[in-house]
Amino acid sequence: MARPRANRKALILKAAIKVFARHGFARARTAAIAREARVAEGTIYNYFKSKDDLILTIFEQTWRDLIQALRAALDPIRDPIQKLAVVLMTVLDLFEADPMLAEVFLVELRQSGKCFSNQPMSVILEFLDLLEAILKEGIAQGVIRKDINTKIARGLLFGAVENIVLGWLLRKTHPDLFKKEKPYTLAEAKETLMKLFATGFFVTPSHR
Amino acid sequence: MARPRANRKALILKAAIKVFARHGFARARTAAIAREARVAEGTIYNYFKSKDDLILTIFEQTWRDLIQALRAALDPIRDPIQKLAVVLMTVLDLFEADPMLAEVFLVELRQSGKCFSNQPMSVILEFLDLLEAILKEGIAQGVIRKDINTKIARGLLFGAVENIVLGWLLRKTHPDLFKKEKPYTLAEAKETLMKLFATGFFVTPSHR
Amino acid sequence: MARPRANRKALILKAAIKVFARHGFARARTAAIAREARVAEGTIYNYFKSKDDLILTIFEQTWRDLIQALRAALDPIRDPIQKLAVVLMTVLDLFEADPMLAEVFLVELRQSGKCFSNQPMSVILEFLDLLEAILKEGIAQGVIRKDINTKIARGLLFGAVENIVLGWLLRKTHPDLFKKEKPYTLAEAKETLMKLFATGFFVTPSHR
Amino acid sequence: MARPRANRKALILKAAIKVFARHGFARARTAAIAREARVAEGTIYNYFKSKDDLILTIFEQTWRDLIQALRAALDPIRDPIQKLAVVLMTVLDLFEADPMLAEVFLVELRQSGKCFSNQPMSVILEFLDLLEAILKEGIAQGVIRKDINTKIARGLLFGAVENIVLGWLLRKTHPDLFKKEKPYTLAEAKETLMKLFATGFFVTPSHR
DNA sequence: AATGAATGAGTATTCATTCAT
DNA sequence: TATGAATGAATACTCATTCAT
Repeated sequence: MARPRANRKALILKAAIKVFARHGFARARTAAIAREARVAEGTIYNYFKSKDDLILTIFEQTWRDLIQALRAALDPIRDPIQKLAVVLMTVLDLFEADPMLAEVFLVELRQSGKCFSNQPMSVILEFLDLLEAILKEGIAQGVIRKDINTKIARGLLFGAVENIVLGWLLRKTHPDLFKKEKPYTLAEAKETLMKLFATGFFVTPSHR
Repeated sequence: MARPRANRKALILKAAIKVFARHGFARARTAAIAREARVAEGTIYNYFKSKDDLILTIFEQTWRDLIQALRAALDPIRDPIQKLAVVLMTVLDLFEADPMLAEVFLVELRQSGKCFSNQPMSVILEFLDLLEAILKEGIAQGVIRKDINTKIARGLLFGAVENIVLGWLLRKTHPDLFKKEKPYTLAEAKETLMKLFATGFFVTPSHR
Repeated sequence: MARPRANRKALILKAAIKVFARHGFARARTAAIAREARVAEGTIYNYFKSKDDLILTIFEQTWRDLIQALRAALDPIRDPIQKLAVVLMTVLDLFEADPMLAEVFLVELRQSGKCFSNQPMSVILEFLDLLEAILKEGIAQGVIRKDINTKIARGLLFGAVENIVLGWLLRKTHPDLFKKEKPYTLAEAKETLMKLFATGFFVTPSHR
Repeated sequence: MARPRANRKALILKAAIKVFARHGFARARTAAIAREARVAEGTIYNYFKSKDDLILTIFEQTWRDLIQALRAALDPIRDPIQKLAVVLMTVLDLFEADPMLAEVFLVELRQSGKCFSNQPMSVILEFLDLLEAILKEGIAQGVIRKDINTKIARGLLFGAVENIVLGWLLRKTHPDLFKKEKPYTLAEAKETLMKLFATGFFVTPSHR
């Protein structure tokens, strides 16, 4: 009788991320995940209810880890602007460190019926709420303009970040699609993003 | 001589958008599309190579129509800022007028292997290029700041818009997910977006 | 309005032989036959009830032509041995002149449900009866041994000829399957066949 | 650990022979094979790549078994004539014992693209080579006439035997096609065949 | 007769999930 | 727990045939 290797669950999850990233959720085979995790197919079902449960768990767990990390990192910071910078940095660092996770996140999860069921949405909303709280804090402190709808503003931030990472990722994985362009680093992206969200596209007295 | 009944192709395409929006691409049945279009299943394959071809065609055709409309609308305008506003307005109008199309666009198409194959990416890039051209024009005219990477900035714009529309759509189709929130109109969203991209989040001399 | 081109039926039949020979009956498409015959798909059904009817017609017509030709050729001949030689020559000549017809005949038609339904079998039996009549004539004349079952003997002749032609055909169409062998002509085959059926494999006083 | 129930593969193969014999390859349903084998449809695909693979396996395995049996039976025999008799007997016995197998063999397998691909042809050639070796042995011993092309002669033998079995089979399965005839036994057929191949059709000094 | 667009019945195969060991 | 053989539901697509023109 085989003894359970430690961390079977984490092992399977990691394998699933790899396979989902490689083939996409729909074309990913549970057999491939099992092989990647060096586990029997049936074993997956000792830890997860279904293939859907696998991607949902990846999604949820990553968000939870991210939010927890964010709360810790944000706690000592007072300046809302600084807080936004930290959020951005944390997110970009996460995906830069684990591009396969980024792929699964950015590409696979928008399929309705997964992303938009209550379970994963509630954790996205938690992240959005965190963003909104920062905006509101900034408004209260008089640092951030108050003539904006914070619900809209937070989504705007979210989408911008998401697209930045997606663009960066695609330039890495499908360089042929962007033949004439030179890739950018996430650091550059972060800088541009902060500039634009801080003071906008326009040339105004505020930036020379 | 048997002539094809007119509209067949457009009819099928419209039916497909409806069914894809309702069930998602993966769970959509070709039988349902045929029924919706009041056409035999086989007829679909007289006009489209496969189910994939169907969604790809929707994707590509919509982009092409959009880009064409944009070029026409932008042509008489000189002010780059005004141009950005027109782009935004055109996109939001399109999706507001056809929420099912928006659903298919925003949700189904990011699945890799469809979205990231050359075919659909090239038309997305065309749109991104159009955005970038406006930014560059603004920079040349001295209206838009020049200390930004336009490749990054255009993606940032794109993502922000995409997320705005997605948020608006979800609030319409899954109101339960946003129980405590009041929905916003695309008009509101447009305003906030323009404000933020114009002069940024920060409170500066430029806005009171 | 298009005037019927002469020989539409024969034209279609010829195209069908070509397509059946190329792809086999099961994989042959009616569309391909129509294209080959430069005719609309629907036109085929003005002349033939179905795809099955096509191959059945080819089968039956070829046999009828062959039998008719045989009767004419055999009529003036008295010697049964000579008659057998003429039968053999006529059959081999037919297939040598039209290898595509041979392919369809030898390969496609054995599929049960076609070959073994009454229609085509009755014409095969007509051919077998013709063979048997020659054998019986030979027996009556004392030229052919009488200690054989003529039903069996005629099938034996038939199978031998069939296989000779099949072997010859395969060596032409799939030479790679017989790499080490040098092909033989139907003339050689006829000679060997006549020798063996005349006096057998054994070395006896009758052949040195 | 789940062990495969024994016999599965053989069980499915047997069921396939039955169903192919009953309906013909093209009209045979995988569902019917599964039902016949009392196995789930999917199980078939644990053992065979496809429906084609099923009939190819039947074909190849039967030939291999036959050839093996022949080698064993022929080994102790010296007389080439006797060897030919043994070959004939072995083949006829096989098909007499398993008429369904005979049906599949004789009827279904000539369809090009199956029979004429390298795989099954190579095993047929092995059988033909075996026949030819006997003929050559007979020639070397001076028992069999040397003025024949052994390539042609072996095909002639093959075809004759094939047709004998086919005729016998048809008389069993479609007696209506041969209304006026009395069926023959394979024993009779063997005798006639041996006589004819030994000393031929002609009345000569060698047979009274 | 000729056309060819429309039709829709028909089916092999896949693969997530189960369960006997 | 772990295994992996067995399961069987589920479905896009083909193509012979029809029929309105």
